[in-house]
Amino acid sequence: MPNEIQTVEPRISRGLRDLLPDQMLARQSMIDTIRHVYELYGFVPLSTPAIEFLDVLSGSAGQEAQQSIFRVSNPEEEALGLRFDLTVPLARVIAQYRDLPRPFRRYQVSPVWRADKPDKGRFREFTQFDLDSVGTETEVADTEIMAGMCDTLSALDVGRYLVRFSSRAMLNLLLDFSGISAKQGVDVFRVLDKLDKVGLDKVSRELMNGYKDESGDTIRGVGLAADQVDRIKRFLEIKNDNRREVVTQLRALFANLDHAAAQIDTVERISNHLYALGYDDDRVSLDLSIARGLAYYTGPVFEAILLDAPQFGSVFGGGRYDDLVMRFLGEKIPAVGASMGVDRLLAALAHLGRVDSRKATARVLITNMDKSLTDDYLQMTWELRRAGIPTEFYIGMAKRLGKQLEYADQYEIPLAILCGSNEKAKGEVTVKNMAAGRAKAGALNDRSAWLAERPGQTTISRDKLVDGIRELLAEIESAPNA
RNA sequence: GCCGAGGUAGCUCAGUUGGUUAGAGCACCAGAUUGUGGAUCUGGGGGUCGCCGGUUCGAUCCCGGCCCUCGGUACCA
Repeated sequence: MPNEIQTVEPRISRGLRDLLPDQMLARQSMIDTIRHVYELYGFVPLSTPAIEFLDVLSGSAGQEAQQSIFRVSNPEEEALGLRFDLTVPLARVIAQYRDLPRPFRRYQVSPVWRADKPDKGRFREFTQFDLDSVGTETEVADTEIMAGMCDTLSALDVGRYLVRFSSRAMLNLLLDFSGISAKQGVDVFRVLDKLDKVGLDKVSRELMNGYKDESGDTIRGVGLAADQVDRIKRFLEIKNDNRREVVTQLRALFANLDHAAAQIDTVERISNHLYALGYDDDRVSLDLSIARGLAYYTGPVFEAILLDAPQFGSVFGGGRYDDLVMRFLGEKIPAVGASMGVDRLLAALAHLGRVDSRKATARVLITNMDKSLTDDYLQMTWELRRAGIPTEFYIGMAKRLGKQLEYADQYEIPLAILCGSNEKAKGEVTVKNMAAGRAKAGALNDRSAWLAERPGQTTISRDKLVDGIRELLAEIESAPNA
């Protein structure tokens, strides 16, 4: 006998995972909700290959970014890699298809890959949902992206949330104000991005000489002088629930800087558009501590957090990146967009109990009680399907009815149809409400009594199959907890 | 990357002061029940005891190296 067969251990590489049907159903329903919002906004879908040329991917990224690109080989031995975000491929598409009408407003939901060390909630393959407007400088585009983030989070019923925004222009003014070079600025932004996590004290020490943390690790400092850090602190101290107030304080702080007024005007216009549309201070705040680590942002930057699940961090982030397409075209094409971490948001939704947890798509299982009645079963199955009721006919090997009902139970299919020679003779079918039986089963220890009761079982006329099933399903769906 | 803990069945873990045949619960399969699903009982399948080497008459156990996992920390375009 086949004891000697060489088997392969079923496994997947680290940082990757399977999404089983119940997870996929929850994810798809979330994505459908989001897609609905963006299509309402008039965004169009885009798909690009997982694999891109390495030079297409890596030009915009820093060197540590290049390390986390998954390399891919092909028979031609070209230098290829898996995309690590959806923004770079978008820039490539814009540069490659010159006749695409602009502004090009697209959404894309796709997996991306990063060869980082996996961690809790961090995978090497994960899905992003991006939306971007390419080819327009107007701050209405920025406004629209932020409003879209709000509407998405509202539609997902995540509870209270906050979209925080700032602008790279404000941070650049801060560099001028503090006498920091643009080169050092990149490090400064990276450190400021940690403000939420580690606090002002550690951030200011890291901006100066660095320190040793609890684990004995050395945090290298950026090397700023004390008065420079002082000026950064004055900037960060501008905190207010009211966006108008933040703008006023910004104007005061940067009163002596050239071009400051025009830059602040842009931020103010976005804020005012949002006020006008009803996106008030309770869910959109002008928060100057938002830096976003990403180097390619050039204007407004924004991110969203869930106030009822803050431990999940930023679930949605983005900004304006006017120079990204330039690498491909040599021509400046302004763009603004946001990217949502599908997995992170889904985890947060699960934490908040806001995901619908279904295991099956079928609402009805037709059991196979009598092989000679197969054609009747198929007839019923397609009758229900053609009426739009998701229906499954039991095609497994188990002959015992108990096994078939157990199958319905395992997949949480709410209704099972039983039709043997008895029912057929009477022109009826027996329908079991699986949840009703399940509720009774918990209380009963005596199997025979439970069997005799036949809980949740009703009879409907074969002629009225579709109507009868519709009625029962409507009952189940309106029940408080089915 | 750094610090710490760990790796025994599909999952969660027990165990062996080094000794013949390595266990439990859950899950899975079959039956009690050939037309009734989360209960109960009976039986069953499933293990390179992470990998390689060393010590030993003998190693899942002791020693060394490696790999991997988990917690903390750093990084994260």
